[in-house]
Amino acid sequence: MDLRQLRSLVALADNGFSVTSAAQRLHVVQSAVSQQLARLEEELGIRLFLRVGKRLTGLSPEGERVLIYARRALSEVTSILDVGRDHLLETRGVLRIATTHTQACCVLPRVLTEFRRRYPEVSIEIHQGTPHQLLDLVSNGSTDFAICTEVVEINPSLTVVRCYRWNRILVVPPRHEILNRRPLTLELLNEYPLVTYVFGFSAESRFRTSFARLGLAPRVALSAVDTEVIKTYVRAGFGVGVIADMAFDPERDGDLVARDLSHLFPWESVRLVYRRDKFLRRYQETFLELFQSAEPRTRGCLDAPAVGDKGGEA
Amino acid sequence: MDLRQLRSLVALADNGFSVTSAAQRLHVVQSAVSQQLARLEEELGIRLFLRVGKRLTGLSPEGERVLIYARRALSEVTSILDVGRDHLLETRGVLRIATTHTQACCVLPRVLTEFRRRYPEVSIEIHQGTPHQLLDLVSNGSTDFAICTEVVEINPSLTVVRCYRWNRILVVPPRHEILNRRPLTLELLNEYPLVTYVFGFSAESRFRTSFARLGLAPRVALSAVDTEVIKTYVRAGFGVGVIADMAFDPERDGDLVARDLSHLFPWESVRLVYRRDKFLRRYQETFLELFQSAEPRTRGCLDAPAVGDKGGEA
DNA sequence: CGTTCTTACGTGTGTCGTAACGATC
DNA sequence: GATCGTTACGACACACGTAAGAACG
Repeated sequence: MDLRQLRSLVALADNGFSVTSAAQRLHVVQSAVSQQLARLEEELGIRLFLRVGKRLTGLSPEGERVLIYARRALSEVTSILDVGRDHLLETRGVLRIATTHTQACCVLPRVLTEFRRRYPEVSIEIHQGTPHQLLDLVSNGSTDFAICTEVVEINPSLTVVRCYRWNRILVVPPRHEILNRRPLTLELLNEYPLVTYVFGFSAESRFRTSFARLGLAPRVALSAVDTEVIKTYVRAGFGVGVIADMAFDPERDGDLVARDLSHLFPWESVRLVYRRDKFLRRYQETFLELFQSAEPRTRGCLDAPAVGDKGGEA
Repeated sequence: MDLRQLRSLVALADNGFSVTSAAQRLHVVQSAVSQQLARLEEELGIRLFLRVGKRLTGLSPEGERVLIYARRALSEVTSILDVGRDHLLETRGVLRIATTHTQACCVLPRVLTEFRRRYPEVSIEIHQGTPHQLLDLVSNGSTDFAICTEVVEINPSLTVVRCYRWNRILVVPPRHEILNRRPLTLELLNEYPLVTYVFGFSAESRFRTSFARLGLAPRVALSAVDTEVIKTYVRAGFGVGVIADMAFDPERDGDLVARDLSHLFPWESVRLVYRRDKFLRRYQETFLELFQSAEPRTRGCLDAPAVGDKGGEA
């Protein structure tokens, strides 16, 4: 068996089972990939692919298994190559980050600015997906780091590092009636239509639980994955916005007023996830350190408390 | 990079850094291995090996890392090949078991007899080592299963299955004075010189702890790794023997008398350990099931209690 | 009829084996 | 001088690429 065969298999699976696309990605002609795949099937003595006529459409059960092992094997090989590249002080490479939340975009820019200053030749890729997809990407080796607020499943081959904590803030247009009413409680919030994150993104379940504990059921007038969308609808008067504290930028959001809500909701932790067994190149370790020591952007609301308690291990 | 290079590297490390031996194991001539290794170093751009003159003596720090990844990569490749072999209903193969204890030899024979009946063409290899070595062998992929009584470190990539439980028994020559004294307590045991397992093998620490809890310090006159050795010295009058219950064979040990001690010491569990991520061939799964459902040989002492509580997951 | 995959065939790279050389004990 | 590792060279195998053929929409 040959690594080329495994690369062909993985490329095929990653390109919708199009031999042509796989070949392009591998920088070889179609027939080469076709031959490799045929040879792999022949050597293993298994039908790996589902076919409709000559077209490949998917994997047989055995093919699925083989794909998993092939991905891992190639991942190990990548680690080996990385050991070499790193030792040669090669400063070129790719840093791949997968993240769900616009929230992470509040911190990442500053981290990546510093990162770019140190490693200007490393190209940065940012992938997106649902929390579950993120962990898959990391497990696959399709990305180096995932940034999650909620860790759905605990895969033992993944390292999870708790980084900075965050909580929610209230954002409303200036002179909104709620600003005159005190104290700021869940009951008070419950009187207004809310604009906040969609379920699944952000720890939305805990958001609802906080209300439910008081027997309240918040009216969510509109929800979105993107904080900017939420702000837009708050400006348009759809309701009062509940967003992550670090997503509020006093400069760009000067037309909104923010109020701390950390006394009403539990604190959330942003987690950096990566594969325990993968070799980390120097610049990847640098990113890890930079992100771990990162503080979210200075919190937008003046009454927000100091946020300590960062960077525990999981 | 090529799998041949990785195979050469691993074979080299597994054969005392003798290129000649590595080549023999790989069934190629020395020069071929030499070339592969040189090519690997060249491609990675790293000095992987420590050399004394032309002789290879060990690995550089980078080499050590590469070796780890290479082992894992090859292990994944093995899984792929196994998927093929298994699907073809190929009944030939190797079952590799690593174990510390003579204790396991009490159960393994029966399990392996049944196993051999079902898969007569599978050749069985039994390796030995210290508990720590066993886990290394499994992690390396050098063995398929390890049988341990004490799991020292918890490697997340290993699956640990609790199998049958065991405890100690007392073995003495017939008409030994201790047989007339009741009740059988730690204090009583403490009066006699003991013959038992060496520390590290068997959960010897718990053995000592049981005494220590009563402020007692047993006099161990002689200790050994092998139960047969212990019995020999018990016969020779060195002291009273404390061995694992399943290590007593009423037929072969008819010249000794056994008494249950499970009321004096905590129960121990035998654990079967294997790599979570490795593909298990059909016959390997069969072994797993056979061993899990295995009972130790009918306990040798009549007053031993029924032993339930087998086969929990860890 | 274009797209996609397979099959056939020629070319070149690379790997193995034989063998000579160099080094070390 | 015997053993072990490296280097040189020839033979063979194999993977890629070009190109022609087959199936599908």
